[in-house]
Amino acid sequence: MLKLKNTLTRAQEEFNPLQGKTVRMYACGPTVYDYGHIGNFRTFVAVDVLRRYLKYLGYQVNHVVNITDVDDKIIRGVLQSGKSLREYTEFYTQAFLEDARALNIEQPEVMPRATDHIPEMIELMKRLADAGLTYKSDGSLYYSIASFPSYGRLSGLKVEGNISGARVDVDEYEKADARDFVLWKEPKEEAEPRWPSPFGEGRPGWHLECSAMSMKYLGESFDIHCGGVDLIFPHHENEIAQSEGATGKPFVRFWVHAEFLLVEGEKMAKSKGNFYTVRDLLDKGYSSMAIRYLLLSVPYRTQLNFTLEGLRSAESSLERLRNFRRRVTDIAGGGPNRRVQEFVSKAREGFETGMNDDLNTSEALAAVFDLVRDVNIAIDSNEFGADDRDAVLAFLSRVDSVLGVLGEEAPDILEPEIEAMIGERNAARRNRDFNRADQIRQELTTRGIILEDTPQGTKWKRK
RNA sequence: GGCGGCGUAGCCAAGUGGUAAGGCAGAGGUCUGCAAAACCUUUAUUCAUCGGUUCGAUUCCGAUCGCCGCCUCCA
Repeated sequence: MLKLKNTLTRAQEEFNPLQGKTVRMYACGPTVYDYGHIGNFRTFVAVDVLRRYLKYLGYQVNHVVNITDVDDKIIRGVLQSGKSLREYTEFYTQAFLEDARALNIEQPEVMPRATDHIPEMIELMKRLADAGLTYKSDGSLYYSIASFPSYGRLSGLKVEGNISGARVDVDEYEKADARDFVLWKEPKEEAEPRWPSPFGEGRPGWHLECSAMSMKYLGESFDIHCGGVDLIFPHHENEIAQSEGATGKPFVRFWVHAEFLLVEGEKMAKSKGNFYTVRDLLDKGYSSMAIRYLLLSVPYRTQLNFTLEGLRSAESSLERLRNFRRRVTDIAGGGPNRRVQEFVSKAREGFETGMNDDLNTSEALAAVFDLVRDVNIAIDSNEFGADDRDAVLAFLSRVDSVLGVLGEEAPDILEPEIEAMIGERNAARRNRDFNRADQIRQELTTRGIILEDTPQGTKWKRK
């Protein structure tokens, strides 16, 4: 039984969808003004693991991730670049999708763009205005928090006492209450993008987008809303105020927030030189699967310390798992071994116990590595047959449907020339001409082919 | 100033009121012509520090130190 920690209640609760076997989940997506960094993708990978594990458990998932394609940073970029809004945001949207694909993040069912949903946002504002929750000031439309008593429940923040010492913009004179936030912004400059509305020409506030789009695709109440911890306040707090203010219904059952990622123990910052995008790391030669592995190897509610050393160690861990899968795949004959079947059951249980505990991926991975050790021992002592192989491979494949780090074992055909070299080397070895054999092996290594001599013959893999 | 989280071996980290998972790296060994892969053994009498509660605390409570986040846009 899956339990998830719920930010709203601060407790770990049993998860059940509101309706049948379909989970309706929403995750705040990227604001497409720049390339995403690994901190962003820590959250997206965490959400992806949640999504995949829900499917593993047999749920259908209806998962919505928005693309925020209008906001202050985007407008600045648009004005500077001279491109159209769509042209500018499309570039970074595609970059985001490429990075997500590289990290083996599954495509959500719906990826709505904010600017394609202006009518829904206007509709939502009308409902809020009709309910008396809004006011106009300075040409913009604001939400009046004083009319929404439960404001602050998600974040636990109160207005009193938290102003002094905090970096709060004291110049926001146009707001009636410091907590009020803008729903619809009046353009400041001629060139700014704008849409007509009953509240004047303008553009939507960030919070409004997520309320409008999530409810459009998932209904007025749905199961899970995800995001990074930094979105708890004010973004998610404001979403609740908007949605519940308009519908009078509970907005979201489970609020799931991924913790921050640190780099070398510090906050990631361009000035510190520890700022990484996914493509930075790929350019440095790290593998995308190792990045994913590292990001998901720590439970999502724990701060993750990202280091290049950690990334290399993730590569090694993954290599171990891949070597293991290859070794098991190559097992040809032999009868089943009851003990191996028990190992698999134990591993499945451990994996699921970990995952059910608020997606404790560390614990889940430990169960997988225990299996690796147990099975290796069984193979070493010749107590492993074809049936065991199938059971282990089926388990690995099921685990990887959630983790998504092993990838497919694609059938790989060796070039005839290389095959000939391996043959020549084996002949040399038979003749105990080890100099020649080592020379060939070295040559193949240079070409990215790694050889391993085993009792079953010489095996090869690509580097 | 208000609110919250964290501090476990060289590194990444799980975890529990009853005596420390897993991964990486290191050391020794087995296997191998040598490697590789794999396996075995080994690496925290100790879980930031100091007190308290308890038969017993890393786990609960308090204090101290350090780090991080939110209170403004932010994954």
